[in-house]
Amino acid sequence: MSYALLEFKNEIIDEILDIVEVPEEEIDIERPSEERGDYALPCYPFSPILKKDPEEIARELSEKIELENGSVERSGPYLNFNIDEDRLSKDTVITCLEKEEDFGSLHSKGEKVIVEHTSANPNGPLHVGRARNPIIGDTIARIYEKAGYEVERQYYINDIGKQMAILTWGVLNLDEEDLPDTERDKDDHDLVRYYQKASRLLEEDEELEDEIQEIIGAMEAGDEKIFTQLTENAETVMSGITESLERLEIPIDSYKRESSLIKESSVEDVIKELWELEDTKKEDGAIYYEDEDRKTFVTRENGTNLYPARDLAYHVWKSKRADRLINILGEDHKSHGRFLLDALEDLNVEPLPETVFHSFVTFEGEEMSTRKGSYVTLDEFMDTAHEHAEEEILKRRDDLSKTDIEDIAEKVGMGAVRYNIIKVQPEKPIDFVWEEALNFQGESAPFIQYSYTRAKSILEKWRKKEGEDLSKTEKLDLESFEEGEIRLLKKIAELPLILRKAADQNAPHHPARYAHGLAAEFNQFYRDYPVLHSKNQKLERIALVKSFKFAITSVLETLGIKKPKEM
RNA sequence: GGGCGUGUGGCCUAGUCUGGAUAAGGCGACAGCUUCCUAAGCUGUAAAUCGAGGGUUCGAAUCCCUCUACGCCCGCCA
Repeated sequence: MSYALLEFKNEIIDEILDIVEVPEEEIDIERPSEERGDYALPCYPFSPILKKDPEEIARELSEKIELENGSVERSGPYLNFNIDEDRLSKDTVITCLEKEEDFGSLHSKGEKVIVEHTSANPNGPLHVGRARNPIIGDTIARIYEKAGYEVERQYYINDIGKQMAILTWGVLNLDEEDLPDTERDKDDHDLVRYYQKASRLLEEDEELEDEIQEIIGAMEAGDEKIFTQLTENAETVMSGITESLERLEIPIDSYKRESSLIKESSVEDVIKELWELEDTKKEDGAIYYEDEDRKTFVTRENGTNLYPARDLAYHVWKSKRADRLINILGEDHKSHGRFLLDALEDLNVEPLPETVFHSFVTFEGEEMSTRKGSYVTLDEFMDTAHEHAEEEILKRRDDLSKTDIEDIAEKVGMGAVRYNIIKVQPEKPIDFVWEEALNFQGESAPFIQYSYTRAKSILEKWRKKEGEDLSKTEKLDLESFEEGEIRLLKKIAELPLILRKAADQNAPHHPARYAHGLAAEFNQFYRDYPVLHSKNQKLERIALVKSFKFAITSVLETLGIKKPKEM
């Protein structure tokens, strides 16, 4: 069973190609506003090709097109297509019941994609600003899974380099007594105090710079003790970071340590290869790559290597392990991204990475910075969201056990955190405001989760009463749904289109927006069409509610938002 | 100064890549809806010269140019 809307579109394109001689890429079938139809086609673009009036073309097409799955209507120079609603209804319900929460998934591409995200310096806890990266990355990973790819989520651990040297200097030289109390009993919150204090000292005392450089030099020279200390600190902070990510349902499949690239000497190798290129030059012993009169240094004067070199080596390594590479980076890495692309292309590396850049998150108008300690941590955001969810539950329910409340509050709270970040397209800046982030109405995860629990509740009541699940769809009349029901079915049927668009554009906000629309559509159905009290349509509506439940489950999975059992 | 990105009702955003027929949603405001499957819901009203100006086009929020506000980058940091 396949997807009705996708099939219909293909049918329209095939028909048009049969009638007029236009290149396929000129056939731009769009989704118009609802009143006009399911698909529309302006005929203007054909006018210069066929040397005819667009209205004339539309007329000709509308007369000759023969559609099996729907109808066409001409409106001036436009063609509006309407899918056969009975057919759409039946196909959609049957496909949903068959594919269950897999509904919306596309055919396997047989390709592997590595999604690299977060890769934050392990020098402290994630703050809300940095949390945008894993949330975007993980959602894109989930989108690619639905779009038929094999996906590996990778975290690149910057466990060496200056920031880590600063942290390590702090751990080696500072007394815990001189540090402020830790905000929470968690490894990343514990160690960030050393990093922050060391950073402050470094700003005041230039001689410290030499000590830090010494640490870097020793590490690259193979000093086991320093190396161990550095990577151990990274490891410690990482355990705190991954703990936070796990709470948000963000798993990491594999880690690549920056330090391992040094050990495997692949950094050295890539610098050698780079040196062969025309655009690679030397200045005072330091090697740089030049593109469009911009220099990117890959080694220091003293011979130690720099982040661009290591990142190059990392991408060479990655490129051998996947068919596509997706990177999620903050907008401050844009010029680095361009360097990376140019240099990798020059080195004939394939595949080249596709990068999603995201703008920063400010906190009530102010910049967030780990170094300065001015931020709302992700942990704090999650805790507050959980507490807020708990309050909201207590406002409406007094019949739930403590464990149930805990469980629901966690799912609602974490859903709210993810949705709040993902609903905005990555390139747009976000200003984090508590009041908005904790709004659980309208465009929010709880709104979507609520519609899910409504559907679930209906299905459970029905099962309890009838003692059986819906089994024989053949006996159902799936071709006589009413207007509001069809609207819901059309919305459900849209899911595969949305997932395809999201994957094509690396745009994780699309499924987020869609989820809200789907939930809203169900809420209207819920108001207008009694299910359990229906006289003649009960089984059909049960099937429809069930279809919705699978579709919304599929989107929630894509967004990494859990389903509370009730709300 | 140069490069990149963003600017859409009071507020937050979708639509911009791939130009198309009355600019879509949420928050807030106002007016309503609970003898009936959970009101974290639903209905309705008011509110937008799509940052400004010019251009291309049969047609521009969408493409091009200029300007403007804001953010990011312009390190032998990452």
